[in-house]
Amino acid sequence: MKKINKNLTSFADHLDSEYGKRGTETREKYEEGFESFKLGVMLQELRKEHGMTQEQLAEKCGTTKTYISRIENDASDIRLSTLMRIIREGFGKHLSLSVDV
Amino acid sequence: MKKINKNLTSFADHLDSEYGKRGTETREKYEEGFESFKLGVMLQELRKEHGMTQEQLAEKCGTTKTYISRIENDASDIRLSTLMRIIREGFGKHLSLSVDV
DNA sequence: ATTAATGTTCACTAATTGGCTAACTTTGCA
DNA sequence: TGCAAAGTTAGCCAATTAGTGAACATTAAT
Repeated sequence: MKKINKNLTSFADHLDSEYGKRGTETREKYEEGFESFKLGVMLQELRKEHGMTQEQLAEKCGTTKTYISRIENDASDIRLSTLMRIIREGFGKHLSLSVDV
Repeated sequence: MKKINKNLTSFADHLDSEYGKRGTETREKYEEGFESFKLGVMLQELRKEHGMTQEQLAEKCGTTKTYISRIENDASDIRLSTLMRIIREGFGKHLSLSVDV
């Protein structure tokens, strides 16, 4: 449950591998927590998959390495538009939102 | 392309039905726009599927109908944590984030 | 061990969200 | 038509994000 799959792109997949499927104890413990905490992990994985430094990513999406670091690490909240911008400008990808039951 | 499928839960699905598949002209036009605009549509659909008024939803997730209206309509940005809270507290569901290529 | 690159923390500011209340408008229906 | 429910808009305010530079810490490599 702690091994990180390098090819994860889905946040749900990430959660599954990190906390187990929904319904399990550790997973539900997570669900109650502050969810965007692990967003930083997803962003960091994505960044590393693209072989970028924080500074390179920051430059691509018009911010600073300071800010990227804050998002990757701490529990700083983030605006949806900012998250989308980072993924679009930084990685040339597209953030999808979906609602699970 | 304008007909709304009542059972949509995925934002990507919503975009597909509303704008066509990615790569088509109308869809790409959308992709360049301010993406969270259509988030309001998704939330409104979700709310109506659940047969709730804005006020009922607001009460469930600890805010006001004023705020729900703002999100459903205008281009007001939203914090990720707030969006997750609305979906979790309001609908008992779970927001998934994923990154498309 | 030194050095350079990378990443983190600190302090501050401007801009924006989210909460709140009240007033206004639209919709639905008897 | 008239009334009530539902939704929208307008201000205001506190709390938070996002942007910035500088200082500090960590890592990697030789």
